[in-house]
Amino acid sequence: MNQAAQIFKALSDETRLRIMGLLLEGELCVCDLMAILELPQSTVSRHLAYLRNAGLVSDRRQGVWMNYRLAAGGSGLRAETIELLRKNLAALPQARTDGQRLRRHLSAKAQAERRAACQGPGGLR
Amino acid sequence: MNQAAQIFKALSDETRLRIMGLLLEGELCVCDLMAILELPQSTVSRHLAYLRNAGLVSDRRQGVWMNYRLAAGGSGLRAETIELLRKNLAALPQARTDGQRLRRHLSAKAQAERRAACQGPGGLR
DNA sequence: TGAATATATCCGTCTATGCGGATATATTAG
DNA sequence: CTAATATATCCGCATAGACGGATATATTCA
Repeated sequence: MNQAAQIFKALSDETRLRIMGLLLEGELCVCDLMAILELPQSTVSRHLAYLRNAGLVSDRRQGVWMNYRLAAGGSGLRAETIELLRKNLAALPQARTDGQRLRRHLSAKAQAERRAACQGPGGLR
Repeated sequence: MNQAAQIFKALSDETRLRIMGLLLEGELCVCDLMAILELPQSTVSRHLAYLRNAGLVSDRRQGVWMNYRLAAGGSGLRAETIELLRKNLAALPQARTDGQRLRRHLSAKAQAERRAACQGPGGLR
């Protein structure tokens, strides 16, 4: 019961709900979330740690980046709660706005990477 | 999103989860919950008020008693969250124990009422 | 009206937690 | 090794909320 309370406590903060809403769309690193949510890095990291402790997200280091994603399936309250979010979160205005910002951010990022790739390592200059 | 956070915040406390678990089995008054949970009346009332503000329970006065029950169906996050609890709470040890205490309490109460009815108003003496 | 009962709210106290700047750590490139 | 970058954690401050005894309110009965 205590663990159940911990799961809900992790979801009882608007910022963490926004993060969950974004992670529903896929894996993201801390700096993506900072950019989309326009929040300081310490705030984003702290909320992610909270979600990780509750078992709702898992992290995966990839070089300098730390990628976060929703905790994998399984069963029980935790998994069903994530499904609940998947069904219900997208309808909320805040989640829609965040989703738009997410897509804009990701495409800008992809374009920047493409530019960098064209110039190549060392670059044209 | 804020409202969603409020729903989860209401469920983020172990005592309130225990109350929700008991109300899943039916309507109860404050004094029933006090007896089953062995908590002071002010604590029980406070938690019930919190759940009511989150829209998770509704109250209904019946004479001196205030009966609480789970908020009626409807749709959306709130209703689906209650369904989530219905599916997952009963499996938890604490909820089982509380359920046993609930049944014991209700049958003792029914028996006391029967006794009172036999003696009738005014009583045998 | 007055007593009894059930409930709601008030109060002071204590802990949990949100915030964001500052600092520490980890990884990569040179 | 050093610099740069991304992230985690620390810190002090402020607020939310849990607790339970005390008090206020509402209802019923005589």
